[in-house]
Amino acid sequence: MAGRIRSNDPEGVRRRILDTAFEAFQAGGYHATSVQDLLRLSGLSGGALHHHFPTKKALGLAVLRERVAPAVEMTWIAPVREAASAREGIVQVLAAIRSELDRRGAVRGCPLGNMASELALADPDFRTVAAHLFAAWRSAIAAKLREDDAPGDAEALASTIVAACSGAMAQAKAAQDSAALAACANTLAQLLTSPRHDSTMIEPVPAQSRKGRRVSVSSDLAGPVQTELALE
Amino acid sequence: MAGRIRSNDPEGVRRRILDTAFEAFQAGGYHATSVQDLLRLSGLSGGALHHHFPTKKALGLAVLRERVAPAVEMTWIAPVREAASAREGIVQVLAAIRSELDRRGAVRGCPLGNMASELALADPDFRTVAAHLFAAWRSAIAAKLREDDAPGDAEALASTIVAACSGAMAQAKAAQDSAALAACANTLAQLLTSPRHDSTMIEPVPAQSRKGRRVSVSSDLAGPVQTELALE
DNA sequence: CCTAAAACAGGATGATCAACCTGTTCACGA
DNA sequence: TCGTGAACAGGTTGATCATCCTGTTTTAGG
Repeated sequence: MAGRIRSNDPEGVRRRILDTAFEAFQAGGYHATSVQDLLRLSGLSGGALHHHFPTKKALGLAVLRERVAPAVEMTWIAPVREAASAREGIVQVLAAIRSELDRRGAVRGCPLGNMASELALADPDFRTVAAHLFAAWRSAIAAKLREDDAPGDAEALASTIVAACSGAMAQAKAAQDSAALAACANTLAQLLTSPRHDSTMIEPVPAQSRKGRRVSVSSDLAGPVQTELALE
Repeated sequence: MAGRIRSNDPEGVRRRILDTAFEAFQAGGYHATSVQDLLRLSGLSGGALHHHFPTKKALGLAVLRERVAPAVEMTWIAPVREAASAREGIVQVLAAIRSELDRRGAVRGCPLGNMASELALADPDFRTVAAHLFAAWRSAIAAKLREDDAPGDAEALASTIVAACSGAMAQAKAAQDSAALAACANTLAQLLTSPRHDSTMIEPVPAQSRKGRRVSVSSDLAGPVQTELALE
């Protein structure tokens, strides 16, 4: 009567669920993804999912805590902490994200921004976790700004930098074009160029021509926009 | 067998549907709001809704075009256009939004950002409309920046400003605190204070207290507002 | 006044949803 | 080796979903 091979690998199964859910939530959103979608995509059974995560909400919170949070840590916090300056770190991270997006061919937005936007008002638990993740992101940049002896309020500046980056990703997602990220990187680099410490002005835009300009992005809208996830 | 009073007011019914849907989509999101929720909230019948909007997607697109677009026009484009400068306009709009949020007691985020984030990847039609709305918002600020003879690339700067404002609203939504908006306003004001053209420094960090700045956006809202944006 | 079309009302429908439940298989300690 | 509980498999459940259908009222045109 054995219908399916049982690996009996709790950690592996749990990891597969979280990976599949993180991917699907980014691609189509939390509410647009059904648990049956996750079963289909992961190849697991309903019992397995229900064993590890009794409710969809528990799964969503786990995705936030165990996938989105590490993504923020790995993409933003660690690189900024280890960069020479806040300016350097931010520019490098944005460049990395941009190349990653161009390589992928589709822009899916900021993982934290996507889930926070959809779920913050829906449930206080989601909202609290999202608020903490935003705060951690902000704090990492603020700490680096203080380390740089940047003028002004580090917290307020960090808050605006986080806002600009997540907002740029939202714009890039809507336009399916990474130009907004390039603009954000250039503007922030200019903003963070302290005149008294560093006299090197960054160029406004690398390949600029006033009228009909187009930020140089290797692959524009040509690539396949849709992922393999069929979520109409 | 007349069960319900029929007003037979097509425009009014259509308006009520759109208003209810706009409100519900902001409060809970598109997918989290069922059509039965809308019927309950509006007090209308399923037949009425189906007559005006055959599908939920059609309703969602209409909300974007006929409610979100005018909101962007009224909240951002017109005030910025009529302000003394881009800097003045942006600071005033952010102050107006902040006082509106504080008065309301809850932060629901950027109407465009919310719907765009949830629906951009779900459907190309939604994505296209959202992209156009972002572009219109961006263009209005860029035009004002050029009018001010601001240094640098006006389009890139406008893109970052839009990103910062929508991102600040997303953060404020997650934190249920308008501090991110205040930080955004101060940082942008400083960014837009050109040292070579204008030596007035913005006050360092009055995050919660503001001086006697006018919040006269409401008078702008009352004026003649073009409700149709160029959509495709 | 008559007719046709628009503008609704009020369910009906099949699909899909999240949650759960019973049964089976495994790991592991005694 | 036996027992116990974790780790699944696979199907079921009642609710809810978006959509559509039939019937009735109203408006508009001739």
